[in-house]
Amino acid sequence: MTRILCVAEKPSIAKAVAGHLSGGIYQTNNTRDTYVKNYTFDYDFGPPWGHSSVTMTSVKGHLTSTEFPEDYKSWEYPPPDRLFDAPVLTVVPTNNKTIAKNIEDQAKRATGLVIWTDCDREGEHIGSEIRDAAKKGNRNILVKRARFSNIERAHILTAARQLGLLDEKQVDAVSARIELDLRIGYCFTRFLTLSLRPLGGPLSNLTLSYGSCQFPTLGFVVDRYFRVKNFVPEQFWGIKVAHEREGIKVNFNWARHRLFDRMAVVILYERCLAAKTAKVTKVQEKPTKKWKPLPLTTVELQKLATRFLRMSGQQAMTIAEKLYTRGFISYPRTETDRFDRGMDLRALVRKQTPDPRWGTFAQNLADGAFQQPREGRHDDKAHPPIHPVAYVAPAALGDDGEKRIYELVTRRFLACCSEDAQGMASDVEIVYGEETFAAHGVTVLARNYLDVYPYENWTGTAMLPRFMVGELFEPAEALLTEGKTTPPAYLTEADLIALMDANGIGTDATMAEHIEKIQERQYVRTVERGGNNNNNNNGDEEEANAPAARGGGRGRGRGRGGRGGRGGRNGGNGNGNGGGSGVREFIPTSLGVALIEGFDRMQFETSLGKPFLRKEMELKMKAICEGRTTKQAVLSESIGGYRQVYNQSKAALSVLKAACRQYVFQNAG
DNA sequence: GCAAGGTC
Repeated sequence: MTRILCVAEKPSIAKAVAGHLSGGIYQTNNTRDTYVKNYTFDYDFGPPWGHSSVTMTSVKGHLTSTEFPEDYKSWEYPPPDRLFDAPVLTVVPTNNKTIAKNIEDQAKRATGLVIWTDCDREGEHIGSEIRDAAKKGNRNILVKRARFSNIERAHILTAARQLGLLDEKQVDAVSARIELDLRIGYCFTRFLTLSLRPLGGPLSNLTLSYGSCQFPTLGFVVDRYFRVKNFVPEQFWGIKVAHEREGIKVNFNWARHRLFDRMAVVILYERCLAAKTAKVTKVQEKPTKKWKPLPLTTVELQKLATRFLRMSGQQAMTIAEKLYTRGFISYPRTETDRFDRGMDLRALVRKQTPDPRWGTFAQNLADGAFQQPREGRHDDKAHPPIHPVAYVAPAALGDDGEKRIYELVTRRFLACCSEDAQGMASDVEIVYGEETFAAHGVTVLARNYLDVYPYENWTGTAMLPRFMVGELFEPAEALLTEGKTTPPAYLTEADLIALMDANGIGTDATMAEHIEKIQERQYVRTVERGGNNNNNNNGDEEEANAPAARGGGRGRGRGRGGRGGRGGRNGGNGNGNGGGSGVREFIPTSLGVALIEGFDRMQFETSLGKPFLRKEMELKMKAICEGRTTKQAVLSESIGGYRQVYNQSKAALSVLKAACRQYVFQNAG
């Protein structure tokens, strides 16, 4: 019988695929690695291999790592920029040796190798690492690639019958990224550390690292810091009209919102008063709804956890991974916000019926209220949205964090399978003088998903009393108001994650690590929001303070409906985080400011603190994948560019040093 | 002592 070796990206996938291909009948053998197992069974791949004896095993992510040779290990010599053209070695690190050996040994007895890594670029590269390990054992092994985007049985069986080849272009794109990150990261880290250490003080024993993700992340924090610091409040004026009827006080909002010219507002206001009566021009009542949330991605999980559960993104991920390995929730690293049509979501809902907190809600869904979740536009083709896969009673979960993450995942899932909240909106528009004003009210008719999802609410609204089109009335109150714009708030972790996401900095699996890294490097620190009264902006929003952000950021007053991504502090009632905000905000240290400012002042057309370099790398990888350029071209072009930046930095080092003196040693004269 | 990306 033909022998075939199958290798997946992680142990859980090997087990799942073995289960499907074998129909559940396989042998399990331990390897010398604690987590990696070999599963053996028979399977008919169809021609050319036909009925085969299969061994299914896995790696644990990347099998190899890239490093510089021994004679480049010293920081003293050769100088950092030699790392731009030093050789790089691809080696199997010690902890992966037994895994590589397992593949090599298994390959010796096999005719074919089938690679079952995730269907993304990194997965393709991991596939190439597996291939190389297998070829070490058997030069002639035939290499095939299975492409699958979820681990549903039918989908896996189809994939096994439609084997393709590794996409060498994707492999090249990733190896270009690996090499560039290594060269540039090591080179600039040594350069920064060695050149700023002589300034002494706190710099004499810190590691000043540069990385293509950590620096842009720091850049976001510094950017917001300066927006707050340099904020100049502006006075504005407005007109507020209110009227009472049927015992309800109705506030009419000025269509112009506000103006920054006092005289203009005074004139318009006086025309209102001169008119005496206001005329109702529009009355509308129509059904409205608040949409249920999208299926849960990693980025959203982290944003929610940092907002409502008082934990960092990193903590949330560690806990989610634990819940995943214990079999309670699905794979927690996913960009996908749509469920595959084939998934039996009702069955997953039914598993939640025993719970005292949301069991009744789940039962109601199971009894017929179930609705197919909304479908977002993201699909990483590797993993479904995060969802509970088994029911766990709270007592079976270890610490408080595990309980709350499991609860979050489950409530979100049930909310997705529920119905949008329904309400009735009423709108009344009046003309007063020559100005238009509008009142808006909503009555919530059916809370639906909100009953199981305390992280969102639909409040602050009420039904309006009856008005008739054409009727005239004298407003009970007409005031000229004044106020001033308030500075933006410092970034929360949720804001930072949203910015990284929008700018392509890091991946779902690594964003939280980069945020940790810039704290560990003492580039930024966090403080509890509300520590001082500075940023207490009640009501008055300022314009344009959310660079490239989407969804997150601070609430813009009137935003209703739409996505469930309300802003920071005032969205969090009704769940465990009690009274105090508990939300931490990110503030750069003087060192962090000095580094970003220093690079900006050295005036490169390509400042290392800006996010577009990472974006550029992303575009180049895409170009390699699409055959518009090659790995070699990208490498030489990028290395050339960074070499220039290096030379400029070296020439303008005094500018960077001056920034450090200014910020880090500001008190030392 | 240095990166970012996988995964446990």
